[in-house]
Amino acid sequence: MSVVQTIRSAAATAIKELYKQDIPVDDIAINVTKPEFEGEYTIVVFTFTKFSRQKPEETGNTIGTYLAARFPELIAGFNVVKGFLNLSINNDYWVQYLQSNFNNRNVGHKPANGKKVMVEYSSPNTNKPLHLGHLRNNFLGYSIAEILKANGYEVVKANLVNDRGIHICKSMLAWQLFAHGDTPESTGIKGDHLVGDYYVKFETLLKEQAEPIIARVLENDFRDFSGADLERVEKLGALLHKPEIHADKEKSDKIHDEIKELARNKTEIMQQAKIMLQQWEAGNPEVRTLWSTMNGWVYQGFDVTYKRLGIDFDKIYYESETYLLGKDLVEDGLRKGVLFKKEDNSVWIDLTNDGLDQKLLLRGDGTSVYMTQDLGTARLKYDDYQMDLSIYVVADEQNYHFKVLKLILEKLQEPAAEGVFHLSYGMVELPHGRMKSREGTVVDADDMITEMVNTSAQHTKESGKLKDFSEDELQRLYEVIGLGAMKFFLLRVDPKKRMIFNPEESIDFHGFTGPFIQYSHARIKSILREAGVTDTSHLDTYRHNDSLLPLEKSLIMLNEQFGEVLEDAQKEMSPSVIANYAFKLAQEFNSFYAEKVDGKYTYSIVNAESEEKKNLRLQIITHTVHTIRRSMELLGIEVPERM
RNA sequence: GGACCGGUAGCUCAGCUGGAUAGAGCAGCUGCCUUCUAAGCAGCAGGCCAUUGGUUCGAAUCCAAUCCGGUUCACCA
Repeated sequence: MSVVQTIRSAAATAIKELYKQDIPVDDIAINVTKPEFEGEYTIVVFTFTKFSRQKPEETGNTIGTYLAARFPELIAGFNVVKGFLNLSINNDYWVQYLQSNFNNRNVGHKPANGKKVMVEYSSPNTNKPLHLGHLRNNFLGYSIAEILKANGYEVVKANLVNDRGIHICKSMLAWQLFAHGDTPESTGIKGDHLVGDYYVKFETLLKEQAEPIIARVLENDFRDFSGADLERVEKLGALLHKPEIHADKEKSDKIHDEIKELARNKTEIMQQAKIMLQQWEAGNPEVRTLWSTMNGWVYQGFDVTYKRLGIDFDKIYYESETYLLGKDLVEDGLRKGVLFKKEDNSVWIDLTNDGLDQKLLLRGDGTSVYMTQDLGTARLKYDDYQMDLSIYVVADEQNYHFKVLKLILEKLQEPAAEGVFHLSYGMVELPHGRMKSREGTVVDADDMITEMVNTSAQHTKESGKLKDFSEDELQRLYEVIGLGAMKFFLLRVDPKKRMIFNPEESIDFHGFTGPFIQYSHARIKSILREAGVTDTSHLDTYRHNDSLLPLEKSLIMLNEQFGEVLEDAQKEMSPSVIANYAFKLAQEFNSFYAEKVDGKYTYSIVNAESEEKKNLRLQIITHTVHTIRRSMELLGIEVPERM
């Protein structure tokens, strides 16, 4: 049990004995004592005055006296300031904690809880390479999976690849038209980038072809349209000429966008892409062959990137194999009366009682939509793994979708419903706004990695250390540091907040960063080497004749808090909790390391003032090195032995 | 318009299950490398915690309203 929990339960005992009150242990507020006061942890006693019927100070004193008398092995002393009961924890308690935990390489780990969880993340489209937004998704998913594992869950990491659809056909068509048979091998271009280049070509051509159509619409020439589209576009054209709309930029922009979308659909190239999609669905052998060939190139490219990022999966689902699922759920739903049909044979669910709208699940022609697929996939995943929890790492623009998905599953009484959890995260934006592929402002993942690795190489060279490293070792180190900087940058912020990335300023290597923590790790390792301590070395028991010095104590305390931090990170579903903690610990270690009085290190380890102190400090930094390493591993970040 | 998310130092963010004088990093300014790695340490400066009201012994934190920014409400995925 953690120290904080131990104090809580001791306080609960005190309150029960003193005031005959049963209060829930978690209702007892415990803070770390402010540095200006004596003590390590503080109980807030204001709330107890209700039943103590004493002033806060008296209440604090009464409880403090009781605790010191009843739990002397834990509480060495106390003082009361206003309604705050500051507790001094017995040095022996810290030392005992340290001695039984300092060499635990899996600090903070919870035993298996028998629960299974699936984390779906990454889920890329196979028509273009990964970009910065995907990186946040990948790092988050990987990290959450690791955090869940450390909290005792059995984890399945899943990737649902979006490998079919109109966007894939766009790349395929453009390749057919312009590539003259080019392949990754013939061009030397990474497969996902090659395919992405043709996607861009398609979009360029599409834009070219759409322009004259848009121009005609704006001049009230609707010859490109017929049927329902004609009606719609005529209406939009008329709206646009109304002065009140013309004056409202937001509204007129919206109308322009819709006209643009309608026009894009009428282009020749778009028509061809749609035909190709139909051919794909019909199983046309030529189209299918092209499809699997080009997807193969993309996968080769993705594999390289995933490998470099250290991202992996236990299970890969392909949308081409799941996109027809869900129809049987719809049949079930109709039978149960949860769903209903409209005149045109389309199938809907009415969510108006839940404050939402009606939602379409099958079109009039019987084809399914995104939601239908996701319902089917949810059932498939559950049939495959019967997990207790199913996490979807997906950007917050899909909040509504997942709310509806869970609700529909509940209404259909699917067993998968309960576990559905949308781990929603904010978009990564540029200083000028969202990344837009059509405007070429997308930050490519591979470019980004290369840049980070180059920067780390530059920093390393400037430091002038590591002259004895081989070229391979150096290259390996640059990767570890560059990726560490990038991963930490994207994980240190609360997932649900959107974040701004400024490519001009790039990512820092100083301060609250991955390299800072990696550096602290390397520093400790260096001391351990100097002291001749290895993983298997036996450290003598510290005979605690002297009291603990301030930073010795605070480092032990911080290390001891890791278990609670790990639980918090899981409860909050937020790796940033770990990132903040790891930084604080590294920072504390650096203060410990560097403190000097009159030119002498206060906490010298190799040249400590006594053998006992040397052993104590070696234990402290050994614990710290394990905690830092574990924290970073939970973020998917490696820590170097030297840097 | 409805729903959801955010607004804390010049910038990027912690703190938000109510607790002491609101914390970090970056940027700016001072110092510190003969001694376990200066990707570091110590310090200075920087705040009407969006606004207004409420609840409370106590509010950045909870409630209400307002303002600003974002996302979403497709027979797209």
